[in-house]
Amino acid sequence: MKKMRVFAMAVISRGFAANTRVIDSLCKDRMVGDALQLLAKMIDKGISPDIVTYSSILRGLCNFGRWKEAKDLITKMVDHKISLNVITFNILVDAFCKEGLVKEAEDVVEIMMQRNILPDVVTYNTLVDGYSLVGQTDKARKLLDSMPGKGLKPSIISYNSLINGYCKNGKVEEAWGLFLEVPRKGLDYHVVTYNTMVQGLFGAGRCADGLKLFKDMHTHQLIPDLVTYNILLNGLCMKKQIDEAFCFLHIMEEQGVNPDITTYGILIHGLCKDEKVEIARNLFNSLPCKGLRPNVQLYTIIIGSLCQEGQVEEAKCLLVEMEKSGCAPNSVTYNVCIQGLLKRKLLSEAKAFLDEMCRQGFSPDATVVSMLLDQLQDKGWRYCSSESTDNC
DNA sequence: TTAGGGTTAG
Repeated sequence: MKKMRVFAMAVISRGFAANTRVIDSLCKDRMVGDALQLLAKMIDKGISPDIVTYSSILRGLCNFGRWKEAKDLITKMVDHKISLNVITFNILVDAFCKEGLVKEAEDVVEIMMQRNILPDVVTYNTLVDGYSLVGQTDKARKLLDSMPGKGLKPSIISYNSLINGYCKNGKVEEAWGLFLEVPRKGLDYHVVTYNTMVQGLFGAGRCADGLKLFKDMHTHQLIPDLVTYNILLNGLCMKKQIDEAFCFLHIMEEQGVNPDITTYGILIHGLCKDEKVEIARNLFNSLPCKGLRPNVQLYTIIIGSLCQEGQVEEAKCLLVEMEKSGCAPNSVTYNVCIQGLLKRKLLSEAKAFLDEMCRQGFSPDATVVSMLLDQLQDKGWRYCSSESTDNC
């Protein structure tokens, strides 16, 4: 990070034309604040930022939900007589769609058209994603179908977006129909198209169909990638087909696809769900040897499962280990642990975790609260206000 | 080598 700052300062002081590239890199490296400082310095030095510089920062701000600053930046662009182009508008359409604000995204498109900036394929694909996210798949389909009439040829990404939209909204048959349309429209399948459809089939519980489609990839000269295998492994694990999942783990390694932390997360989660916590724990312990560092989610899965197994001391040890490794437990970690303990009716242990959770500034979720109240009621306790003390 | 779109666990 320090090196990047030094480089950035060097660029500015020498007035290199590469400053926009630095700003873009800073935004992509989550250092939007530094990018903004750099922008201010550029202006001070008399270097006028162009539409590319502003767009880079705008995307950075939108990606991190810094809406107020994004709005201020647009005002600044207008003040500096920088005209927004289709890419800049698409950044805004994308930001609204990702937040599920499709009406606002539609308004942005309306403004674009009023300014004679025609929406392009990316605009439409983004909107298809947006409609899908809020469950408006019929609207997404209509939009896709309207593209040729507007002189735009839907790309494979357009199809991928709607296939994904259908799958995420439980409309696998519609997704399958669209999947079959791809070659008829003169488009080539992409590995993402297959990944999306395989995921959709597994998600709908159609494990055999998902597996069949996976095996069909080579007929289109497509090579399964890491995401393909992760989808496949997850589908199998959710169906408790753990042995088959491990077979595919070996196949992917043989094919030169290196499993990542997600792969092991899927397998560990699958093992825990199948009540094979000991094997899961061993696999978890082997991760550092594979050059992989467990993350919060992975710790949560293991510690939560240990709680559910009643192995409270081991869970506590792992919680300490987790913190020592620089991985701070979050509210999900505590909630999952408490849920596990309550499932085993370990009320006092659950209370200890709850106390610790509150000390850390987290709150129990609705499931934990409801489980707690049920178990307290079973014990003849009742919820009451702070004034009364009997059996409360 | 100046900015934009699609897929995976919890």
